[in-house]
Amino acid sequence: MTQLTKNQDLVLGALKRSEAPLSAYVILDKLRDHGFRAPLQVYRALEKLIEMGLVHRLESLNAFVACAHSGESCCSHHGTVAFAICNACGHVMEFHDHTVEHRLSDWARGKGFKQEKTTIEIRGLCATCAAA
Amino acid sequence: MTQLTKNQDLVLGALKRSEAPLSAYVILDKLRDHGFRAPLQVYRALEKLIEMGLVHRLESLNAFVACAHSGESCCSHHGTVAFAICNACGHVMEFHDHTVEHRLSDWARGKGFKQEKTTIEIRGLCATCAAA
DNA sequence: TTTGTTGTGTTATGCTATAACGTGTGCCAT
DNA sequence: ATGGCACACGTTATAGCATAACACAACAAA
Ligand SMILES: [Zn+2]
Ligand SMILES: [Zn+2]
Ligand SMILES: [Zn+2]
Ligand SMILES: [Zn+2]
Repeated sequence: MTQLTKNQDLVLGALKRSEAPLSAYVILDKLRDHGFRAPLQVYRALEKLIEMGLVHRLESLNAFVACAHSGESCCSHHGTVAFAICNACGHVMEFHDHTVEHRLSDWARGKGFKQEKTTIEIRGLCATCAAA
Repeated sequence: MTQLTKNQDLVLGALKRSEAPLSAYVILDKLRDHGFRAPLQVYRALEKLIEMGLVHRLESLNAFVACAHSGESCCSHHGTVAFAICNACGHVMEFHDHTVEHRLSDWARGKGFKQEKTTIEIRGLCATCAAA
């Protein structure tokens, strides 16, 4: 794992401090005091952080979260990961399901489809918000 | 199934004629000759078509496809559906996997998460493009 | 020193989506 | 019939997300 640059560190910090996913523009606003002036500064940092697996992009939200892959997973590291996203409070749960992952890659293999990246996002209400 | 309005029919027609998913703005351009002038005309039609299950939104693409649910599915109609999207030619395969669907809803139930909509999208290369 | 790579900053632009307001039409209860 | 309502439609403006293009600085390898 290579060292983070200053901008990458700032962006990752902002995501880690947040309870909910952040859009690139929200990150930009949070970092204006640290010298950020343009969206590209954020997007460039995000691009690298995602490559490193430290951040995930939530496609259904156009937003980003710090990886919550607590290291206690069954597999050594990120294969396909899934997210449950609360529409009410914004809270995100990241999880891995071996069965789902294999089932999808079996389907792909069967079709000759060369899998590059898989998105799994469940939108709904978390237990807390569903109760309320 | 209620009758489609003129705009809904035009939008659905554009999607059906297309090999690849279309963004709302591409649809708009295709329909200018039919009197479309503003994005909202497209978005409003898409909203209804998606409600009716005739169109799907591809979250990782910010684009839309006509439903390819050929009626020959195991379940009577749409539960959770998955897509394989070719990054090279844009071709989309829509499919349903019972095991994946149940596995995810079991996870949700276990967490008390109330599932509303689930997105599953595999990006990669279709067999044709992978061979080339 | 030269060269290539990587991170950075800035400006401008393009793409995606919705807010707010107004119009017209069909339908139904009064 | 007439008022009221629901709904599709149309228009303008604006908000939100993402990248192109260019320039510069730091640093390491050749
Ligand atoms: Zn992760
Ligand atoms: Zn919640
Ligand atoms: Zn479908
Ligand atoms: Zn292809």
